[in-house]
Amino acid sequence: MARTLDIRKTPISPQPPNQELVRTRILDQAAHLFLTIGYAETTVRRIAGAVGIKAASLYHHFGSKDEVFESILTRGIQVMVESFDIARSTSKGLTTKEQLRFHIRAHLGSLFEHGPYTAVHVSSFHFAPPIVKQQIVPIRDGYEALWTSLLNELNAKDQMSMPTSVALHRLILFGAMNSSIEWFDPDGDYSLDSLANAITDQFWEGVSPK
Amino acid sequence: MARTLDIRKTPISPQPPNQELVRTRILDQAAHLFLTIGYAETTVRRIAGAVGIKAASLYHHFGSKDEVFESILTRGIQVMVESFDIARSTSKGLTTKEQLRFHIRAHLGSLFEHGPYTAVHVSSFHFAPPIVKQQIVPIRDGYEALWTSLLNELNAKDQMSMPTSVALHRLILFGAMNSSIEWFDPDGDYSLDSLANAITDQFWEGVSPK
DNA sequence: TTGATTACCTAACGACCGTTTGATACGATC
DNA sequence: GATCGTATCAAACGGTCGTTAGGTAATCAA
Repeated sequence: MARTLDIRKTPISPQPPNQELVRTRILDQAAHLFLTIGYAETTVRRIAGAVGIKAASLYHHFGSKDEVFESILTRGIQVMVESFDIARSTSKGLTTKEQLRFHIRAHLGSLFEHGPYTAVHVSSFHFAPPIVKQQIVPIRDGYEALWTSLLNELNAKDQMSMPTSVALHRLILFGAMNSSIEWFDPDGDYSLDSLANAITDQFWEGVSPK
Repeated sequence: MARTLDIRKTPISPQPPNQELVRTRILDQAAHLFLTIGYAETTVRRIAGAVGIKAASLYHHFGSKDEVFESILTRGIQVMVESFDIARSTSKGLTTKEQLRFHIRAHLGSLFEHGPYTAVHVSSFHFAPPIVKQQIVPIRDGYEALWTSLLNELNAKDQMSMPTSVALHRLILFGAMNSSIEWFDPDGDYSLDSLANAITDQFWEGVSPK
């Protein structure tokens, strides 16, 4: 009796790894389509076609198109949060400007270096179905809170000059960083490091003459 | 004989003003819908319903949904160009920073004070149908060229420090300004002048301590 | 061998899309 | 008064959408 209990093996992987693998492929292809042609033009049939299955089969892995979309948006934020945390710990003790540079580089890395998930967030969140938006907003707020606390901390050390409001400067910085998905080519001549440096310099010193 | 020629009156307004009036109402309502719910969700039936006519009647004034969309985008750029030109002439002779402030204020004015046309441009151009995009890009380039020449001129006077590239700084500034349609409320406590000042200060001096 | 589960399929559902057709009322023009 | 262009409409067209129903092999435990 004890024998049979010990020998049981399949409960270790109750589902074959195939399930999670197909799920990931669906999310990858869907994210690429959402980013390229937008939410409405990305049909369930096109997602399935890119994966190599039929539309009906997709419903074996996801309950709806919106569930796929929501999964992508959620993962997009996860990527940003993870990058932020790494930048936070690796830049600890550096100067204020260097800490900024690390975090700006991390945010840009989320947009261009870790799959299309975060970029979908920037390009397609605005017109997402209200039901999806409602689910994502709280998670998104969590990421923005990380930045707010970072800027508040740096500002409190009297090493920055944000007279008006930290929140406003954060929004301006986000606008500058996120808009890069409209024009920046990560495979072009200009490196992501260069872009991070340019945005950091602009945010830190502005364009006024010395 | 000469009498009858003089008396003719209707050729002065060969089309009743009703035509242009309905066209304008269609564009206004459509622009509002495009901005609120996006291109795909904005159906011809909804536009017509907002105007008070049926979908089929809309095709008496426009050839297609895309023609309506394209008209809105074109007008959005016209608004920006006109605002820019006014800022250009009224700020002539002022300091570099003041000239920047005037133009930034003008751009934000296009987004929030002259109907939804320009804002539609920012929110919905990215996923516009390729045929529409193709028509609009050259006109859009014209507006961006205005900014490029302005920044080049100010930079050449050695009154600015743009070591890397003027084009890059322009993109960063555009990102900061345009992203405001995601969060700025023109009817809120914070005025558009304040926003223009904040972006100008940020762009000019940055956040580094004095 | 049997029965259950997984992963896929074909086929179809109802809804809605942009657009077209053909008709109707209404002015202004000849 | 007949004619013509304008502005609107109801109705329908072919097409595509997200989604569901029902069936079929393959896998695997009992």
